[in-house]
Amino acid sequence: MKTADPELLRAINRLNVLDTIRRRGPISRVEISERTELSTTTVSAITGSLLDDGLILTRHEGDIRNEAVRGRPRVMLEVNPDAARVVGAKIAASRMVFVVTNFRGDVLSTLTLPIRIDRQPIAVIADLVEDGVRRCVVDAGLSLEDVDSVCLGLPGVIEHRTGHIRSSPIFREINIDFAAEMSARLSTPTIVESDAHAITLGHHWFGKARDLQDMVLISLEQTLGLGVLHGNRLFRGAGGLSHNLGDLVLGTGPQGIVRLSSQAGESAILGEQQTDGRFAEAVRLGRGMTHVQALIQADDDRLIGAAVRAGEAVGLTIANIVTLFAPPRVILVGSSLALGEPFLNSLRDAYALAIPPSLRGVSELVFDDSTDDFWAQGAAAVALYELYESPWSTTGPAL
Amino acid sequence: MKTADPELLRAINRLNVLDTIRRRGPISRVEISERTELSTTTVSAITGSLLDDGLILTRHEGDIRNEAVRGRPRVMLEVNPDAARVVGAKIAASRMVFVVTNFRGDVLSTLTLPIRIDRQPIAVIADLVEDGVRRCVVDAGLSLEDVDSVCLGLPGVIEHRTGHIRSSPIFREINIDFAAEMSARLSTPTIVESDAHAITLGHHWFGKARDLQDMVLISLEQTLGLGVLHGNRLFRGAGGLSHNLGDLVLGTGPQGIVRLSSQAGESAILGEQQTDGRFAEAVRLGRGMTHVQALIQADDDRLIGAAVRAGEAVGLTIANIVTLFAPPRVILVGSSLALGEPFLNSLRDAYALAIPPSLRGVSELVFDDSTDDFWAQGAAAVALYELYESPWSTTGPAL
DNA sequence: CTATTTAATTCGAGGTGCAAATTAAATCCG
DNA sequence: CGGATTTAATTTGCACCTCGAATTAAATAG
Repeated sequence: MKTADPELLRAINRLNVLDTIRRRGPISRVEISERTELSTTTVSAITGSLLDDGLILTRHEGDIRNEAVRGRPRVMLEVNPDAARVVGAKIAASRMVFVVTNFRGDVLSTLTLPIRIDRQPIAVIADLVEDGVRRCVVDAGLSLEDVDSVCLGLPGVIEHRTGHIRSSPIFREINIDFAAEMSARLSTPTIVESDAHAITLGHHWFGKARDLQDMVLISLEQTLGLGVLHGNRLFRGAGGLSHNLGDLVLGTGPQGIVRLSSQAGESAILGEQQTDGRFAEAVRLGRGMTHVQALIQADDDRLIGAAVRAGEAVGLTIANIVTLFAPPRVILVGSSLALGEPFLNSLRDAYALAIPPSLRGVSELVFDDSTDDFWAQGAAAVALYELYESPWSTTGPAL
Repeated sequence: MKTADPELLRAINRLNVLDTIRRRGPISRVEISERTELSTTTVSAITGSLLDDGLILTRHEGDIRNEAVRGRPRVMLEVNPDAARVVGAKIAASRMVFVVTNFRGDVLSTLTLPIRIDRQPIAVIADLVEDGVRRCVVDAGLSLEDVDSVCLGLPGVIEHRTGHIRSSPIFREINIDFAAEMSARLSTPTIVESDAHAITLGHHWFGKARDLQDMVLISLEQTLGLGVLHGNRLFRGAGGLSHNLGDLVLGTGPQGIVRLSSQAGESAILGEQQTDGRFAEAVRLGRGMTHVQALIQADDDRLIGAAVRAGEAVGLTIANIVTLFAPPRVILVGSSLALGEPFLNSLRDAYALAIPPSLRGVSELVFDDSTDDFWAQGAAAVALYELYESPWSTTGPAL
């Protein structure tokens, strides 16, 4: 257990203040004091240091209160967008998406590389990622030296603390210290994180869970991932592992163990159509899901069946997750949502059937069809969060 | 988010020191300083205040180091057993077990009431519990005024923070504020907690998880419960709910949703034999499981079948839980362990089959056949934990 | 009986948050 | 137009926390 000293206090309260400034847009010191329950004295001290460090800015307008109030006007504070820049990336089997954002999380540039990196040697993947980061940074009119941190979100089981990849569908190798590898190549601190965790934090920062302290996110992509937000923090299992939902067992069938991935994984659904040449080509290019969408709308029975089965499996799984975590909201994201109504309806039905009566109504299901950019932005949020937490100033006296 | 002030610091470090004294038995200040990474100055201050409050004692012997060391001898510190007394209880459908413990968690007296309270009106149950607490306290040679806190562990979904019972197999009513009811009756602060959580904390305090910061416990009783220890703290889901594993869905069968409780719940197994009169009587008295044990050893095929099915279902579920939490250890407790080899073997086999390869070996399964006393002792640990956390002294200066 | 060694406490410095007093910057109104 | 009023933000003074260095306490070695 980490020992508690006065500086820890400051760190906690500082993060708290900075986060409320970020969340509540331009906000005055008095209001920060009310929200955080810190005294105005302390808020003044902290905001003063944040101003000194250039992390926030003052603005002498924008007070929304009833116009023409008496008294000294409030000075509004907001995050300084230019205090830092980070790169966030989503690395998937068939594409990589990069974004550069400022300190506020605003996207400065994006870059999508529709490349299949599936099972390439690690050196090749690292080359491509490095290239993507560099190009996206240049697109933003910046140089790598201007970038404070990079976060790569990728599917699989990732040990956040060390940056080790325990298993991932896009790597042949196992137990790779990808974070170290990329940090060296980019000569910039690089974080490796599960893509599901990244988008979970993204939703908490500027998505569909901004208002919540607890929630669960389920990502339905090539890999089925889980992100749990608990008390405003990512729940990273014991040892900082991420969760791989696809490994969950749904039951036993005639062929033995039935795992979720075999019912609802991208390949399980797409596999239904491997015979079709044009289709196989689309899959190879990572367009499988959009292609499937078209086929489903054309009433392809086999595919609709697969979608329904997948929806049922996911619905049951969500019910189980809700049974365990009882979150107020469950957010579903990922390419499989493109399967459309057959999938979503059977998912909803299965969920409604499987959720225990005592928990009926505690969790709301939210479907989120954000683009890949948002995933990358979530990765950026992971990088930003660590910057927000890190001590900036020399911790010296306020002068 | 709670605002951080200097007193919070003290509270954290104080708890930290007190806990290492409790865990590491008689221990010197220097050693505490090493373990907690607090300076000897701070340790001295804190232990001084703990001594003033009478929570710990000094002992001028017991230094295990190489005999005949030079220098001033270390003064050993240990928890003062008599600093407080608490009552812990396990309330089950067919019996209630009470223990009175001292501040160290040592059992001073126990009381078992083999009463079936299943579905009695709340007033009746409250009467019985009150009676049991009072009698057990008297047995310990104490009076209720000597008791600082009571914790009742019972099956079901309990909201720890408020003491509300959301659902429990032993209550007809729902959403009861049982904690308030019992606090009033006993005029002693009373905590209501899920029995699974209680024994989880018990194992962390003085059981099979003393050495771990993270672990998962699965309780197989009338109700199937879950306890998750995460970073030395009980993980209480969003909103402080406890987990009801029995509601987990295993899959869909011909009759629709198949829940774990229908495969592995006590009644699911015992139900196999409801026709037998003597057996039904045993079940009614809460001796079902021991009776079953005898029958299984006599090669009762129907029951062995039920045990095997239950073991499979539990094994799969554990694999899923491990997939989600990846704890270093899983502890299994509860009356169903009495089913013996047919159950345990099929459980182990199913687990081995269902655990994803990437997680093979991360979790060790531990079977714990502690008596009901230990459950009650776990409830006492919950009560003690809150006492340990609470500010004792007037928080004033050290004088 | 003194030197040495190790444990524990005391002392002073530096950090932190808070309440009360003070200063700053606007509006109100005679 | 200028003092009274009102509200925001900072300054001041104090209590608390932790820590390193110096000091005191309590044993052994010789």
